Amino acid sequence: MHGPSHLKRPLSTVDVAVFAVIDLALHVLLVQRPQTASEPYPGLWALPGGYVDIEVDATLEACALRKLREKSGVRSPYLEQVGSWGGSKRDPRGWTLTCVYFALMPTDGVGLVKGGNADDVAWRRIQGEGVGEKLAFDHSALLAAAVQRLRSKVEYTSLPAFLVATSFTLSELQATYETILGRPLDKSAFRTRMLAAEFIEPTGEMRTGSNRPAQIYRLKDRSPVFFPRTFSPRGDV
Amino acid sequence: MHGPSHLKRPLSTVDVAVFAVIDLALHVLLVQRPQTASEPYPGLWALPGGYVDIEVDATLEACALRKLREKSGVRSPYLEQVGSWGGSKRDPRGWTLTCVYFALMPTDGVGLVKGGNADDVAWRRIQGEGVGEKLAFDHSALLAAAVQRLRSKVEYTSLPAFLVATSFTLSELQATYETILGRPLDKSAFRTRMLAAEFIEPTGEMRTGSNRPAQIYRLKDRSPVFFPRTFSPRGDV
DNA sequence: ACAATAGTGTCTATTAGACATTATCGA
DNA sequence: TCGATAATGTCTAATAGACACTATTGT
Repeated sequence: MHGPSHLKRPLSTVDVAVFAVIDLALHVLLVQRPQTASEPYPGLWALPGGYVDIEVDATLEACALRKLREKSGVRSPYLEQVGSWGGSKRDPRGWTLTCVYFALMPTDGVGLVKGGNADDVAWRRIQGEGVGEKLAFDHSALLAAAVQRLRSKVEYTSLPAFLVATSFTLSELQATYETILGRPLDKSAFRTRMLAAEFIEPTGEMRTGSNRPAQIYRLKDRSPVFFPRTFSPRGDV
Repeated sequence: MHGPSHLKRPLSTVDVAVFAVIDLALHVLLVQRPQTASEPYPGLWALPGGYVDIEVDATLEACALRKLREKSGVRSPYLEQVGSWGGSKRDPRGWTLTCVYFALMPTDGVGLVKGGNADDVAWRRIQGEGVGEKLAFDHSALLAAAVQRLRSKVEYTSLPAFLVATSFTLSELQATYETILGRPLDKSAFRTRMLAAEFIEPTGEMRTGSNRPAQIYRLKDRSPVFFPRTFSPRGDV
């Protein structure tokens, strides 16, 4: 095999789908492409991301974290690689290779997003597997893949625990599951499963209101837990 | 954001972990690096792979299929992206970005591997998460990730159906599951689960021997099936 | 007292695993 | 008839879902 010197290298980028639950609905963070006509897809919305900078980024994940920091000022959310897409037709400027990550932001961190008021960064509500609007490049497909991955993992992992506030009640956690899955879950079975998985612990604090106070929980670990079964209504199996 | 013209592009490669079950043991296809001292890791074994050629490869997956074809002559096995690794420390020649795929070869296709007798291509038995030997670059880590992905998916998918021969009995399929999982499974529960998933169909042929003949099955689809639960001995849940 | 939500208990259909039993071939 | 493996049947423990019920707050 020859060395690579005679090969043209593809452009390498990293894109991140940042998810958050806002007003009981799943949202994704988008950025607007510059209106400059010389840039591809002027004015269209896209996933935040950009070129890998080999002088700056020690690893791919470090690059994803940098993109995330530059666009959202987020510290250390849950980050997971979704996959990579490469081809000649993805970008008018040539053959590109894109690594897609998704990130989960706790609800109480949404307000911290840098430029959240700027008109080129916005939270958009997820409808189906997209945002109901064509995105730049093939970002509609990338976003759909990220949404699919998230939805499917919510069936059998504790991922939604990274989308609620950093401390939360079981009812709030259940509402987050229901928001993403788009169907109601049985309270009793839900609580049994969550507590059996032992990934949360009571803080001792209670959430008060005009009803019985609820125990407030926090995450035990930074890594998600896998349940032995998926959620499923009785007739489904 | 500026254009990428001022950025040096990382080298982009694709590596493939080709798995096959040979003599009731999981094996992976490796290639030996040239002995040339000017090449990195001379003489060490590595996953088959190489640079993305943007003149030749329409997409990333097409590139993986090309690498597979060049090294093993395989037609259309099961192919799945494992993930991507990028960083400055992976290759002495600089910052590289590697997309890793794994492929599953049916047992009766193992003999078709090109250069299977050549001394620079070999099937190596998987021990633990590797081959019991240091590989070139960070390929030990990439292989470990591929093995982990395979093992974990075998718990709840029909992937082993792509590792048996293209037609097979339920006992042969069960033996393949047991080989990869490294533990015995109950015959009755296994058969119930396989038939309920409806991804195989009887050919009508029977496998004869000095015992009761066994129904021979074939795959219905090219895509794997997901089971609603993992295999688990009773006390595990 | 009442509304509202938190949290628990009970019942049952389903099912996976353990294991026994029957079936069908060659020798 | 026997050995070997295929294929199926039976029993049981575990559990998820459905749903009712109790608990505890504010108003």
